Amino acid sequence: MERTLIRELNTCVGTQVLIRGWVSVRRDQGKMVFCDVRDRSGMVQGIVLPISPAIEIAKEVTVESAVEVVGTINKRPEKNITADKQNGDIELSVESLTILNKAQTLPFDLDADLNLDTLLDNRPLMLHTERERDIFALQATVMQAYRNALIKREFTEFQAPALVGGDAEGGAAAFKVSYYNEMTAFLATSPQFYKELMVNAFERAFTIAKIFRGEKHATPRHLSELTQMDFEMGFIRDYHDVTRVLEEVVREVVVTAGEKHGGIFARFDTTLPLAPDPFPMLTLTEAQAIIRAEFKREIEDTSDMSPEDERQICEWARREKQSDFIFITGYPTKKRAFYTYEEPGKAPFSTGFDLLFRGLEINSGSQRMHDYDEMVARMQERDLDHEKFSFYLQGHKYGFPPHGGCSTGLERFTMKMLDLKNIREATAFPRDMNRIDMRLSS
RNA sequence: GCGGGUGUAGCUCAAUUGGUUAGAGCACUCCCCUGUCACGGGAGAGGCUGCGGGUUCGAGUCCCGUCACUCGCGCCA
Repeated sequence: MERTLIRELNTCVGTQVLIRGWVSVRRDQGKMVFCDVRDRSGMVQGIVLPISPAIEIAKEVTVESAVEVVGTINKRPEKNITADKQNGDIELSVESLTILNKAQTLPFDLDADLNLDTLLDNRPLMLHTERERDIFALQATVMQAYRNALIKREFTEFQAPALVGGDAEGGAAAFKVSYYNEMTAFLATSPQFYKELMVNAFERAFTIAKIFRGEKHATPRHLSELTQMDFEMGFIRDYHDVTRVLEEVVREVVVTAGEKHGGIFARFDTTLPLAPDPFPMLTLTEAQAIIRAEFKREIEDTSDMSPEDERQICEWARREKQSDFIFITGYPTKKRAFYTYEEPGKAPFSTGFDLLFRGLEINSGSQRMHDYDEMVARMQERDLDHEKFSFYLQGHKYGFPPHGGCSTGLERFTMKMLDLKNIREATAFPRDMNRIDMRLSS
């Protein structure tokens, strides 16, 4: 007998079907047993009557066990129809119940309000819940929509290496790895250089890459291992060519998420993000002037946005511009990565920009330096030995067009889409200072 | 790395100015229940109060140390 998916059952009234799934709830009435079964497509109520051959098994099956059920689909008696549930007008009269894998007693109710630490310690079990499925189904859609939006614009996807010989951004945040012949390698903190180099092949390139940052911070928005959606494009006129593409891509992601997962947002007590055309864009100076005026407070650091600045300017953008997204530009060059191009005639300001989403920086980008001599001079200013970057500098030597790009943190994006309070909720198996699944080993 | 908060049953939380046998809901075990849908009703079991030290007649409660979690800052996606 062929398996029927639960979402198809409403077309099967009066016929015998076979389904496979997990037991979501069991309600033992003494003689008869109700048993909700769930598969990837939905949920249905099973009823096991005292005369059913399956009654003994129905009495012993546990919640979250994997089962195979054979039974007949019946219309429910009028008084037992529940309009607010999927398949609320039908039920499966169980004739045979096979336990494929009996679940042990759960350590807690799956619908309980858990502390984050407990949730993460029990992630393999928690993935049984609708909430977890919602989060990671949405995350899959974000990735897919991002990818599709770039492919449509003739970007070519490539794979960046995760093992690198040096720490790209020059910070102290890279994890060391022992390599062959006593060499030291690092886990990549960014695909940046490789992405730029691919511009010389494809003009437009992107990668969805795992990156690793060994900074010992414990915050709700940092991970030691994260996923970066990075694109880079050549022959740009200025960095606005980059922000324009990013904005379009983000808008397409939001629209796709709304089409595919419209119901999710209410379950997370939020709404589909407001992504108007165009996104508001302010310079750092303008943004901080607004914060001073609107929130009546002084700004300590005028060379960068503090987390409080980010939250408040986003609050303002939502209220005044009906947007959950806002670009901030005009950061001083000295605050940005060494390859950031300075805005012509506007020193000390750079072409760097950040995209903020619901109070958090989710994307950072800029136009990059493409001229060899200028790049070498910049490295000298920053006490970097350009000899050590000769592989990267082949791009500057051999035809880098004016180019720029940016990178979006997938987990941060997912987190803010659903208004989650901690980025680790938006990461299936997060890595942080103390969490690296030691319990996978014996 | 710095600063704040928290740590009590499997889970989520109570416990008066330090006071007698540390409680509840859910989960668990047993009993009852043919229309439930977070089913319901009855009974029961379950604790080195994170760990180590100190003050006190007496510590879940106060002090010191330590570990973990969590939030804020620095930094960043």
